[in-house]
Amino acid sequence: MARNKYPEETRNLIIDTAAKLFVEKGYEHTSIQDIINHLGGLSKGAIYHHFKSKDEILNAVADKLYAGSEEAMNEIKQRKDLTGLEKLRMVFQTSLNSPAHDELFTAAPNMLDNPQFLSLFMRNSVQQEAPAMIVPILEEGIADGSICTDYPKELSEVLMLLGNLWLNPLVYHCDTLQLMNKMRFFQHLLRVLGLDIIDDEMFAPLEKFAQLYQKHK
Amino acid sequence: MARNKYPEETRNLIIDTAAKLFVEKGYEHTSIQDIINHLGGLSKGAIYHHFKSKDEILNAVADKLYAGSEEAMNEIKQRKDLTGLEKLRMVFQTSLNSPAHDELFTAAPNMLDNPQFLSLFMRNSVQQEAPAMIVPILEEGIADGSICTDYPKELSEVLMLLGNLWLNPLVYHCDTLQLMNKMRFFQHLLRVLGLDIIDDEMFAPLEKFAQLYQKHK
DNA sequence: ACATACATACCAACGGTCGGTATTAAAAAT
DNA sequence: ATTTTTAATACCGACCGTTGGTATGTATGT
Repeated sequence: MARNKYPEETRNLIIDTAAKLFVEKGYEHTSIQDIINHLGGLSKGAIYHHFKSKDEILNAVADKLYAGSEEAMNEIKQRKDLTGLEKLRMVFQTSLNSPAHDELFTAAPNMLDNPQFLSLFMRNSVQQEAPAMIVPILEEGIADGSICTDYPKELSEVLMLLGNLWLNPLVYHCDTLQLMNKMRFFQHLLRVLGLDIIDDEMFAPLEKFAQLYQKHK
Repeated sequence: MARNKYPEETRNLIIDTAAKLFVEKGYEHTSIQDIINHLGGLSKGAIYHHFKSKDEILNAVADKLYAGSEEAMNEIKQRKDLTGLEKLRMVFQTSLNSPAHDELFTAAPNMLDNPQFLSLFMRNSVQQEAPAMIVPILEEGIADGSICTDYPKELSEVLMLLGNLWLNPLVYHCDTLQLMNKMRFFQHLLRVLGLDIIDDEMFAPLEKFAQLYQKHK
């Protein structure tokens, strides 16, 4: 294919194409040749010009995937009209409603069958999002009195682990009823920890989620 | 190599050899040839006679790994002299002291770098151990009055997820101090859920754990 | 001119298959 | 009871297509 004046476009094309395949077929069952075939004319040389390994493509995919949600979270974090607790509630609300998840839903099989993806997800949730996004919010809540905990760091990690993994039907798939029960338990868990974050409005989108998932199963 | 009169021995040899390599180098960085080289004379034909794929070897490895801990848990479950709560406490106690973990510790790098293993671990914890071992204990505790919860299923899953993954330095590696803080938060979390399971004696072996891990880092 | 964006031919190593051989245990024949 | 036949199984090792990755070449933009 002809040389692109804006190489970043090519890079993005590779990332997007790979992302789609990684999600659909899993990382290990997507070959470089697979990616090439879906690239529309580009060759192996192009890929290995922009990325030095298959693994690096996966990282780029992950970076791009999380760049979006990080942006949304930062917006919430910087608002001045909310207490720490309210920000935390908003984080959960938007993450449940995130349209990015919808795409994943319709295309992705179980994440447990896509170990490389899952492991990235676990890293990102606990080692990136938790300390970078959740802890500051928790500390803000502690400062303004809306949150009370002696373990902001640990709490943030558990929040991410349960919210992003355990509650995520892409990881542990379950039907609507089971998901509702999980949500109720999660709500109870957060309450006894002093975080009254989950209100009943939040249950509705979850139902949509689960149905979307069921349909595609 | 000569034909073995007891083929199960050969099968076990393959499983054990593969297990060691999978833990040491990671599943994807262990080739079939690697396994053959450590088998002492056996050939590729032998492997593919006993297993139909590399993936099936991994499953066999996992099965054998978990057979041990399942056995220990069953013993606790069947005791008649303990309440449900006491059994649950014992489960955590023994899993923290389990020598099987010690072996893993000295050989294994971070599990997040061994995604296939991690994903097996996550499956087993939440979808096998939780419903098969923890839920019955919780329900026993509910029946005898030592445990009070409306969500035995959900609680069991969260217990396994936090205990086996979040608290596990092989997954989320951390130094002694961090591990102690995690334990303290875990203790608090369980207490507000009505499960007074973690007593201070349990902190000591954890320290040993963390030091073992530090040393090998 | 020089760096960069790509193409292409090529490579070793990979997971897996397949025909073949040797060993065994069970069945049949003596 | 001993031998012979048979069928199943344990294992070998050459071979296969595909894999991730590299080296070299070429065209294009600055």
